[in-house]
Amino acid sequence: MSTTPVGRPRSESARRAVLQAVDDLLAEVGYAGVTMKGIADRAGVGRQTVYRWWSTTAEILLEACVADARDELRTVPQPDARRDVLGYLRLLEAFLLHSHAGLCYRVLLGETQHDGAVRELVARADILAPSARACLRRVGPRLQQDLDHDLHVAELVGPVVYAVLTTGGAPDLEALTDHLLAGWSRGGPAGA
Amino acid sequence: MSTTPVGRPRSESARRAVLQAVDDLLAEVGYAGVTMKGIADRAGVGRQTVYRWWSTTAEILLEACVADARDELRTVPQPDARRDVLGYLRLLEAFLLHSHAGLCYRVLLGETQHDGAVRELVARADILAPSARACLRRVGPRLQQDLDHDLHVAELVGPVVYAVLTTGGAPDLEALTDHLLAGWSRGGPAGA
Amino acid sequence: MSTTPVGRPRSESARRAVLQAVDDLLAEVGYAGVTMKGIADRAGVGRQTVYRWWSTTAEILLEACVADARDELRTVPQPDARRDVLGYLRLLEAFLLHSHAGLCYRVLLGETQHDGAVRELVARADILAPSARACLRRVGPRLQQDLDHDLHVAELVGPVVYAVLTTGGAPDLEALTDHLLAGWSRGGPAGA
Amino acid sequence: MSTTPVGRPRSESARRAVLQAVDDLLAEVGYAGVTMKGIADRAGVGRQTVYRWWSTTAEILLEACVADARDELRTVPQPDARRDVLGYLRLLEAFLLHSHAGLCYRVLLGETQHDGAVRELVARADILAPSARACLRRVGPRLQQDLDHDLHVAELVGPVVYAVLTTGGAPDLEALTDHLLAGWSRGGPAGA
DNA sequence: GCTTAAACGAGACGGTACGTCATGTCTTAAG
DNA sequence: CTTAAGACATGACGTACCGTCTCGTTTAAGC
Repeated sequence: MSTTPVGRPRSESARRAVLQAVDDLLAEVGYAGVTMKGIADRAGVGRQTVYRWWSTTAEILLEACVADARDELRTVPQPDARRDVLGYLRLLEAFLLHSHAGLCYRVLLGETQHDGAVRELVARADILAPSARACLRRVGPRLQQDLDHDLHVAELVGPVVYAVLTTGGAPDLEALTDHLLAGWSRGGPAGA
Repeated sequence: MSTTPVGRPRSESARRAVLQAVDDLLAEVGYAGVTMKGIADRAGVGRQTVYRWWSTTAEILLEACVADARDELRTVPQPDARRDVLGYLRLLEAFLLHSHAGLCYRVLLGETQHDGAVRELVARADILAPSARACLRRVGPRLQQDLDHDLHVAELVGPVVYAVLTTGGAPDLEALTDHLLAGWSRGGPAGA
Repeated sequence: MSTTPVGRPRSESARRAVLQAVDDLLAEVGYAGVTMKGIADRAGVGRQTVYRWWSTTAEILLEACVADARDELRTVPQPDARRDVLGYLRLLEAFLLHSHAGLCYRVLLGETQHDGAVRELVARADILAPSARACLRRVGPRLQQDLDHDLHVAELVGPVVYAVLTTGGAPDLEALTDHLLAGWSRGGPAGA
Repeated sequence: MSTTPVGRPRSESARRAVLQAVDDLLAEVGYAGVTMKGIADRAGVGRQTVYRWWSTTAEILLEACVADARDELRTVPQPDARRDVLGYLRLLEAFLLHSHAGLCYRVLLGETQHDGAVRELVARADILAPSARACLRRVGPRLQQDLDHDLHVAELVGPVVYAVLTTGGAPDLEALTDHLLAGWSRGGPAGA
């Protein structure tokens, strides 16, 4: 029951040229250069062609980086919980600070704050959480805990993200790992 | 030895009108409406007057919200560490989710990601950290720990900020408080 | 071997709207209203569209009036030299004082005095001289003289132009005609 | 019965500085630089001071050049009519083409075409006519004619002014002189 | 092989914000 | 009461990007 497409098929080369162009522009001239017109010109593509397949620069950025992001955040299981968490945090730090896809992610997270459409888009893409959940699923059992929840994701990822967003640098990941594992290993409240 | 200013003095009413205008515009028409032209028109002020005192919309936003932010994040000491931390986290959540100044902060944090000048500006203003440090200075002694460091600030603030930025909602603050205090109360590494 | 133009073709309606607008503005609100912005708004045309095809208001004015000017200054041969010259001078007076295109010409001649680019433009368009030369070519043979020179053009046209530019009125054209023909009919120097 | 002036008297040095500034600006950066603000800054004078004594740049220009113009166009009587007229035309050409005051005059004449206020101002100042009339009053009697009329002024001055305004150069003054004197020496109509 | 139909590049279109500049008015303190 | 300084509201300047439109030209699929 699939409708057979009629007319000239979509050009794969144009699609790739656009995604490449947005990546290059972001790296070379910064976000100010990421413009529908700029992307089209850089890609050697008609403006209408860009608008035909994407509505906003955010959509293009997302498509350009989301696959790379998944790859770069893929962790391998480690023999003990500490090394597992620490390994993930180091991967996350590298992603946010030095990766091309990480730069895209930060820019998109920024755009999210003043554009509801982008918020929906980025939320659906869910870039960081899956990798964090994978790590937590491995670590949880070894702490006799179930750690696969939004709160745990936020605790694991939040401090690094916050530090990178505000100061442009990452915190002491070893100490962070210790605090996290200590906090998770006993569930009771701690008073003064 | 102060140089006596010469010429017509700066108009305080124009300054206030601009700060009010940027606030109103952000709330009413969103960030897209926060435009140098839009601000000037809304404030009933010449465009040149805006440019004379501020270079970018980010600078105006910052000046418009920074004082409010400090006030809204001022905490009162609590009798025990748990209530102190929990109180601060609730204040932070309210600030980020429902406050006018918090909206400004999120927008500025977003802009920070693709504009180096804004990054410098926002970093210097240092909006969240002071309040977090005040909380940590009170809690630390009760845990026989020194908690006044960048890492602790990131651990305290990061999860909430991350959750708000990505999902638009806050995590379970009570559980977060317990995890934080547990993580901080014993400094040694925790293995599997 | 002509290169086929690519892309959307120029809009003839926009072109006409601009030329009409500049004409209307000059007549209705005076030269102060002849503004790139004003023209664009009046023509219901984007500002960029005006700049795409004309660089200055002077260019638009010139294009708006040059064709009309040629038409309005077209003379018909007269049976004798006196009537021919007088007819031309009356046409010239009417053109300068009452015609729409003549108003354009005077404004352009004014602009010429403090703008080198306009000078070049107006000089190339050569609005008055052709009609004057046509008259002189007809009159010359009847005076057994060759009158088709820059000096003769200046003598024919200059007094009227000068009077209109300075006083806003024209001199006695009949007497002027007599003086001109008398001056031209004998070539020798006249002493006191 | 003279009213004694009260308060600080007008500064003569400020007046001279303004007139000098407008002259310099016209010569150095062209008419585009002749601006109320530019004049004030160049003269080292408050903007309000300029507005207090002059309403427009045209008024300042006029005051700056009118006295010089009169001086530069002052002729000395010559023994015969031809030398008298030719001398005057040469003076006029030099004034229009090479004199500072002549540049002012041309600019003002230009402004006149699209500004009624300037027209009135320049007409009242009557810069060229007096010198032309002086020449005509000397020449007339030697031709047994009365030549002191607006038409004669236009015939004498118009061709040179027209040539300078349109082409930026002057015509053959000797031939022009001959034609003028021939045209004036017999008053009757000349037919083909 | 011809027709149909959609995608393609190019680029003009009407808008609008940008940051700069000159306008003419005003508000100071100094003389 | 004039002066220099300079802030003020206004509005045109020329540039850039927006998203839409109108061209002539591919590029397949289906008749």
